[in-house]
Amino acid sequence: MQEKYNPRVVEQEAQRHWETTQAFRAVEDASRPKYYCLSMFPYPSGKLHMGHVRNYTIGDVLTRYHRMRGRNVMQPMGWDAFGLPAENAAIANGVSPATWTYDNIAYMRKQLRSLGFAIDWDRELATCSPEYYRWNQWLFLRMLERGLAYKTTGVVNWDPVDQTVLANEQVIDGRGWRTGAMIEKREIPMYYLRITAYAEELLSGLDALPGWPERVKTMQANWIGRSSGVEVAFPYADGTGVLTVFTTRADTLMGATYCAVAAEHPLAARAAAQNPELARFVEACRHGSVMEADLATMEKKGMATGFFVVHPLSGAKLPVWVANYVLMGYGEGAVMAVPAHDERDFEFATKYGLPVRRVIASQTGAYESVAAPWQDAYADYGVTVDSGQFSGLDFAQAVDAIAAALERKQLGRKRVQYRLRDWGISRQRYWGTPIPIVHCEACGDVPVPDDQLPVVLPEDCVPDGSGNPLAKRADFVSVACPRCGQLARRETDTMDTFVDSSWYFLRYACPQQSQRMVDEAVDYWLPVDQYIGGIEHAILHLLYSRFWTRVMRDLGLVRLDEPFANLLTQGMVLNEIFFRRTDGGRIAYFNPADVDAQVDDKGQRIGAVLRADGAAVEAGGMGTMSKSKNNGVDPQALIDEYGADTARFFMMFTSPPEQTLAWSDAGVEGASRYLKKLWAFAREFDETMRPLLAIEGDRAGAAADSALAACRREVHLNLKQASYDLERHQFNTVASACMKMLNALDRAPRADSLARAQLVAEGLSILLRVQSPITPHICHGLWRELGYAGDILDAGWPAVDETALVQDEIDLVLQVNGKLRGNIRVARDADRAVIERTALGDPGAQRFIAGQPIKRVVIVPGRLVNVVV
RNA sequence: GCGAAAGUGGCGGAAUUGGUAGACGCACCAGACUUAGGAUCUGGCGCCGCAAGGUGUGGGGGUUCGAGUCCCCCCUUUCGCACCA
Repeated sequence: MQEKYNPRVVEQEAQRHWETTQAFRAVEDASRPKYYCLSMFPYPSGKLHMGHVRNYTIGDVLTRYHRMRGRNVMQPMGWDAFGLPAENAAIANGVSPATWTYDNIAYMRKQLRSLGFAIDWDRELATCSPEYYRWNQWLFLRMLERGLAYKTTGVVNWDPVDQTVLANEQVIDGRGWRTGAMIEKREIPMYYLRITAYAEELLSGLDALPGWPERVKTMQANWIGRSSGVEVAFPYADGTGVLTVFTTRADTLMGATYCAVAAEHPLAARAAAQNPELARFVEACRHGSVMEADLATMEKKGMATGFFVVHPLSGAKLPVWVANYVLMGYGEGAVMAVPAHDERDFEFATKYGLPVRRVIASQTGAYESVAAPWQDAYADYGVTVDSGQFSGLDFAQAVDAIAAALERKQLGRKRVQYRLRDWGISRQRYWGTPIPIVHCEACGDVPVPDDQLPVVLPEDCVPDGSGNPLAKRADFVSVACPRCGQLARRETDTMDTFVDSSWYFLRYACPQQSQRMVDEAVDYWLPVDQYIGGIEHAILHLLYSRFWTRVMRDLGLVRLDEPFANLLTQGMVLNEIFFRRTDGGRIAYFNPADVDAQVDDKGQRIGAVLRADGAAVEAGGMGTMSKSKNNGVDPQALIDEYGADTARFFMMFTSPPEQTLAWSDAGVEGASRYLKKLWAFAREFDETMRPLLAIEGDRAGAAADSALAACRREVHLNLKQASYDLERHQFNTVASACMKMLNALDRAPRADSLARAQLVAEGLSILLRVQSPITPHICHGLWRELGYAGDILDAGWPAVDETALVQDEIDLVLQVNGKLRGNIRVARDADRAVIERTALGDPGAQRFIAGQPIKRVVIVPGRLVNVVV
């Protein structure tokens, strides 16, 4: 056995062993319960970052733990390999996105392997391979056939200089990121997926996900945004049509004093045609900021259209205004305005002198006919007043009565409205799944027949930032129409990369399947038992995946509703931020690795200096590791210096998985120190105690010695705690339980007895197994070195020996009036009378009882005694 | 503004059902060994206090023999949504 712990040697040996034994190959086995553990697959950006290390370590701990528990585990890995950064890299470096991507994958795969994850690499997939994305195309065509995919126009950011469409993140302050040109909004044809058809199911399905964080479910529910209300038609006063609005407050209909439409509403356009001033206003609204956060604080502006509508119930003539606070994208793009009971309408009406009519009172009889002007809108629910035949009703009654009255006149009905929009998947980009459509002069938009799939993306393009590279490729664009054979033009848009990630977890069940999108293996492996990823995917990726799975279900491809049974959202990795303000008012950031902290003799931070010049820097607190703050730590440097096990141990020990993790060099040192200590202890056992085991001995030895029994109890207590904590995903205390076990074994009486050797042999076998999910390499190595039987992977999870936990005598906490006054030692089975007598006789207690009458003695068995005086 | 989560030593964080608050680790202090140590080992370490003791889980109240944990009010922070009709 090596004298010193050498992670490099230990880790290479373990990894080689796992590879030669194909230790992590997952094979369907109906006789065993399966455990499918999945961490969100990485985008191959170049190299791993700390977030990856944390993400995959969490998944690996769970995978290895459940394997030891006897589950048939599967942990796959793949690459979310399409996307914009590959094109940006191509523009910057002149290499093709394909080359860049495949190079990155090769490097990151090596990094992942060096971390020793129990991954079945036979199942690896990359979404940019035709074998994968052909099924994106295939399913898209199925959706098209069923009306779940459709084409309509959508608005995009257009860079007039580069003649290209930009993603939102490429638009900075309204200008193109490369050209600095003012971005225009353009309407172009795009394909959409009808996720709204599943809105209700995606919402109600959340109730069937007890293993998801409440926070994520709430975010999804808000995103879907179901609201039930009433659709109300306001006939035009000139009889040429109706203005339809949606309201959740139909009870306030009698208080409507005007209607307002969005600038993009057809009625606004119609009015603007005859009114140049209005046309200018509408145009100004269009050019205004589209940032939603800006909209919320924007001043309310509007202009009368000159149009009037008729109130559907009262018959009153109401003016129609164009207002910037009405969104075209929600409901009908038009609202009925009730200034008395809606804050936005109130603000608008007050500004433009529109009438306010109050029709809701807080409760029956409380309403007073207070004369205008009112100071505020009353937006709460209440009782209808001054509403003619609808007066005196509560909210539900009023909505029912008004909806019924509208329905009789055929001017309205109850309806459910969702905030969720259909999913636009067209991207005017090169590095993505080609949309399998051919545009033919004669036949129109023709789907590519299944037997011509996949539509292969040429991999040798090098985008230069202008236009769409695919459109410049005659060999890609020019194609015979599948229907009539005439020369036609292939669609050059590609799919949103969220399509790729919406079903990769299904494909892992059968990555080699070349005939079908998925096969029966899905029935075995799915749903994913544990999904792990960042909270940033709480909405889009997870919602799209739930939608896509249901579409596949309805096509008969899979038999499940929800793809992810349990979800763990890991916290972000933070590091300190240090900076200096330069003369120009700029801020220069310094990497924490180059900064020394200064502390006082209590260990409190009093300042920080840059090592290079010894001068002070300002501390900016903790923030997520990022390039802009210059506070990133490269995991590779960590692995190279300390090894994968130290990195893994630190990550698990420092914070519970869902919380943010604060990076700390000292913390890494601590983890490393512990592993060294473990190695040294094991070596000492190997050399001095293990030889004793060869001698036939009395197994009861450890139990007979009370100090050794206490030590053994400590080990089993910590085993119990660690098992409990693994089930609830609190890995930091699992790591600390391991440290406590080592401390306990280390403190066991030093006599070189057989009994002690037996105790340590058992203790180490438990410790190594408990710790092996976290630090698999060192545990594998020590397991072998110490001569335990077989592969630790197959050793099984240790069982708690309940008899080891039993004590003959127990310590009880002694309280007087609820305050700690000492401890008493009593027999395990002492009855109340004995405990009470012992407690009252305790000198520590007597000092505080001091002759006062005893009111009561509370005894909590096995825990404490509280004497109340 | 709405919604959710969280506030515990100098720091990361423990405390399973109300039952010894601060486990484990980091930092810090003292000591040992050492040519040296940023190695290793031993001890200490919430705050006030020489001590006895007091006090302490964001603040205030309550329930209880007993509250970090349960109830009410308030404050702060983080995250999400944000003119959604």
